Amino acid sequence: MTPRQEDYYTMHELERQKIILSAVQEKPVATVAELVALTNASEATIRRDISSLHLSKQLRRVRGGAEALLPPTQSGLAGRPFSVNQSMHVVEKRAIAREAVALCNDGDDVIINGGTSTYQMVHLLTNKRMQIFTNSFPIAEHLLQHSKNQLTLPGGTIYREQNIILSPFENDVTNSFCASRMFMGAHSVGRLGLMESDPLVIQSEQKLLGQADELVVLADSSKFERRSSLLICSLECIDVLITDEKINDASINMLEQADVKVIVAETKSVEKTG
Amino acid sequence: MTPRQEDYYTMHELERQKIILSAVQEKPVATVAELVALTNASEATIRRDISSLHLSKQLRRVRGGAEALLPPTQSGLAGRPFSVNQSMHVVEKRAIAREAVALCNDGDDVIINGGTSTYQMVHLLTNKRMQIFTNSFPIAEHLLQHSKNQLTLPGGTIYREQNIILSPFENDVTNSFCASRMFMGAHSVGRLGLMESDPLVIQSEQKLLGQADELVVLADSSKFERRSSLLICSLECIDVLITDEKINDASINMLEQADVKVIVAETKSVEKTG
DNA sequence: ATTTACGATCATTGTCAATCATTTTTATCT
DNA sequence: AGATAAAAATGATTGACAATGATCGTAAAT
Repeated sequence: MTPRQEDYYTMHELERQKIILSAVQEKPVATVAELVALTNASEATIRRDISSLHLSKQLRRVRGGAEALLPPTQSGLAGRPFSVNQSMHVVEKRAIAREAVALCNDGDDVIINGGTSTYQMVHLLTNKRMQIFTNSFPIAEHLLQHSKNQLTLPGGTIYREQNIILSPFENDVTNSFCASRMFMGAHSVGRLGLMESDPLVIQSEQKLLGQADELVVLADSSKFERRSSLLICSLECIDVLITDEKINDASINMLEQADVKVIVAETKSVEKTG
Repeated sequence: MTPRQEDYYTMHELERQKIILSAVQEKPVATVAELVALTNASEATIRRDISSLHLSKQLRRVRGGAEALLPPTQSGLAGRPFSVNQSMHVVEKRAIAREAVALCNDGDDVIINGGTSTYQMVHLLTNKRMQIFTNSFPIAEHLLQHSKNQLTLPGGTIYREQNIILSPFENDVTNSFCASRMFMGAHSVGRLGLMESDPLVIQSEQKLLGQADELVVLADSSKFERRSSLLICSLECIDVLITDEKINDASINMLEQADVKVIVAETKSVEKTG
């Protein structure tokens, strides 16, 4: 029983393990028999592969097969890719969301674009009574259950990765919803404007941009340190940008030169959650 | 350094327990018999599962079944108007839903119209991998979290009373989704055809009807005793109708004369593998 | 008292890990 | 280079064991 050398695998082994991993990603659980069918390998081999992948923490071995490491753990949103970003800069995002909600009044028609920043608004919107259009399934989910807001969704397919609804088609209700304000996050903010890293969501965001009178951007200070490849819109399109105290003066100047109203949310005073 | 114990579970065990947990979330209390029907496992196994989940503090074990730990306050669908109907004829609806899901295969494109009957299908769809179009927010919600099915929604506003998404506009993605099968419930079934009581939902249902090759109706026997005012479609439009044992012969004759294939779901027994 | 639910036991099924056989790959020698 | 040995990877078999299902006696609810 000499342990296998770490740096050298046969092609088939890697191939099988890739198959196994993707199978486990897609189906929460995969049986040995299924994997045998998928890979044309024997049970023994599959078991060895599962053992190996289990040891390298790439999946979890369970009796009868294997399952993904982060199974949808009970509580709605946890365990999704969503929750990875979720934890970053939460304090800042909360503070920013508070300022964003401060702009909202009962009866308003608003668009809330999906994202981790805008998601922080939901808890503060529970007592409002607005007409809300959102492409974010989690936001709709939460507000449906915990508020009396009227909710409208675009048609389309739910993309689990981004947790938003995207339509491959031109004809959806997006064009029929006109809002006074649109709230959105972004992957980064730079001289050129708002940037996004995911080409899929750009499409949805740009479609929404045209439907609101005013654009409010939620961007914590870390967004000014990054760069992304895809431009959503120029800085001039932004009416209001809400950020946190750690933003540097240069960024503020840049924004104000583009005639953007900048709101700096204080992170200190936001300990209590609505 | 060892947060996770090496005790590992059978996959079916995990799978069942997931089903049990989500069942308990929605119905504050679930009986052993219901869970047996849902999981196709034996009573003994269900009891063992409940014991196990009770020990791990994931639910509370009560005589006859199990109940959620934190009652109606937080948990998903409870407390909605939806849940009122929910309790009526559950056993029949479950059995009917089981037959409906038996018609589904991985890779199918199906439409699931919102309603309490079709909602019973969700638990049985968790292991499927289909393309599902639904106007039911709760169905989408559940399947998004508990399955790997691809989900597509129509655009529109969420009506809380009926728990479905309705579009006041003509242009939505509904027309772009073509399915091999459509599953729907109804308020009642009579000589004239499928009837509905709520004028709001008729519109949505009729729009969907044209998008599927085959129409499968889920109607427990009580649906044949009622009358409603609004006609959805004639009996001839129905390809398959699934009902329960309590249906009377007259109704069956009526259906078969309209060339409807009738499936009678058995409420009591658990089907044996033959 | 009757019905229903529960727990224990045992038989059956299915899964696992260890072992050996077979195939494929790699290294070594002439 | 070609042949051959060594090593590794894979496949198949088997005994041990865990999970499940069925039965039955007992306990609880009405």
